[in-house]
Amino acid sequence: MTKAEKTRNFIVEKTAPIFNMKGYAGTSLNDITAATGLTKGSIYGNFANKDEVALAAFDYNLKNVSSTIDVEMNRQNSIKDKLLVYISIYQKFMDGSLSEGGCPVLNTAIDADDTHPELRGRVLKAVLDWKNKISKLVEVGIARKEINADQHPEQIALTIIAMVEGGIMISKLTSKTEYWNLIMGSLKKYVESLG
Amino acid sequence: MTKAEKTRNFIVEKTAPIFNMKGYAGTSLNDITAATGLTKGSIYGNFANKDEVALAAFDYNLKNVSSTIDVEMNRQNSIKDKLLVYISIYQKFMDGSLSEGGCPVLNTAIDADDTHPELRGRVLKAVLDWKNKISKLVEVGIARKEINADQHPEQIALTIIAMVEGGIMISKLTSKTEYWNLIMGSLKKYVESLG
DNA sequence: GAATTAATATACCGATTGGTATATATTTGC
DNA sequence: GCAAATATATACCAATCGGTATATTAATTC
Repeated sequence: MTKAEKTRNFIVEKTAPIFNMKGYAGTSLNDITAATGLTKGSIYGNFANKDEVALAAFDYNLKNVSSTIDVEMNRQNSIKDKLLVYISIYQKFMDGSLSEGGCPVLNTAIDADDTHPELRGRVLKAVLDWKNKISKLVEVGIARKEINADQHPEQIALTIIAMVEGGIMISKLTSKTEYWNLIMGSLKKYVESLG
Repeated sequence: MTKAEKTRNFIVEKTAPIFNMKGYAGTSLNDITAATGLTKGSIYGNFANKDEVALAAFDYNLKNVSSTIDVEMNRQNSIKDKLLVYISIYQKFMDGSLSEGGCPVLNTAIDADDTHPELRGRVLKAVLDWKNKISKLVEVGIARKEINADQHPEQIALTIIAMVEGGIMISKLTSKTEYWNLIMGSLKKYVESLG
């Protein structure tokens, strides 16, 4: 890994939480230089513009979250348990093992939706990938007879994502872990009702 | 209504969709003057600063949505039907009868969460009010024996809000009405399972 | 309709925005 | 260890940011 690649990674690591918290418009180049200790010249030596930093920061935040989920999912055997790993992510958003500012998918979706087509494209792909991943998991569950055959995989996927993201919004805003637990209680019941 | 009050309302009406789409940091005073056709002097003659416009815009957007919901709820007789009126709001976000840019509660929660304490305070109150409203509705449902007595009103309220807001995020991002319908299908099943 | 008050426009402010050309360090390959 | 190439810092740019003092216009009140 060359020096520039290291610096590039360093910039992304340091700015990713800022973009996640403040959003694209809310994050200034001054924020970026302050967080990294580097100068503008150095930032623009490694990135063409602010957009490139924001896109790289989103990719970094997304990978962080999804790889954490993957690890947890691989620990589970039953499909239902795999579908319930999201319950444990809230704690990880709090203890700092995941990027500050909550779920980057939710944050970026709301932030870029009507303002930043390129960023919107990335988060759109992230949501569709997420949906497809859960759908296939459900299909495996049906094949294994863990889930009833009359269930609609895509519907289940979308419902889980909605509950998780909605739950993150509510519990982050209110700072109430209890609210997260209640919503995840409903999710658990829902998943258990699948077969 | 004095001239200034009219102008104030006019500014709020014209800027509310912009704040809802672009967020606080993403909306500039230039956006405000462009949308209203007024000058900076006129804006600042009616508002102390940008914050005041943003707060008034949120209040306006919130009232718009919640009064629309209220109207629809009053048309329903059973508690379960009242809990299901949210299903019809997506269409209203699309046809322009509600402020552009999606749900102001969700948008402002994500936008102001880590950046704007005052705005965050308003949307926090909005979510708690919403939760309490649904909770009380569920309590009435239990009293009327429309909903089972072993149900947890607060949990039901939070679950409904999470599904609605998560559903809005997904369907707005993907521009897929079908996704909304699938998620709301799950919500319907959930509400019907309550008793 | 004139005088007073209220509302809007003009012209400006310093600070900050994203971005760049160029100079200076620092790596890297030989 | 010396050159060439790469990477970072400095100093600057025009444009825009949120905000204000003052002038002008429009609405009230008598």
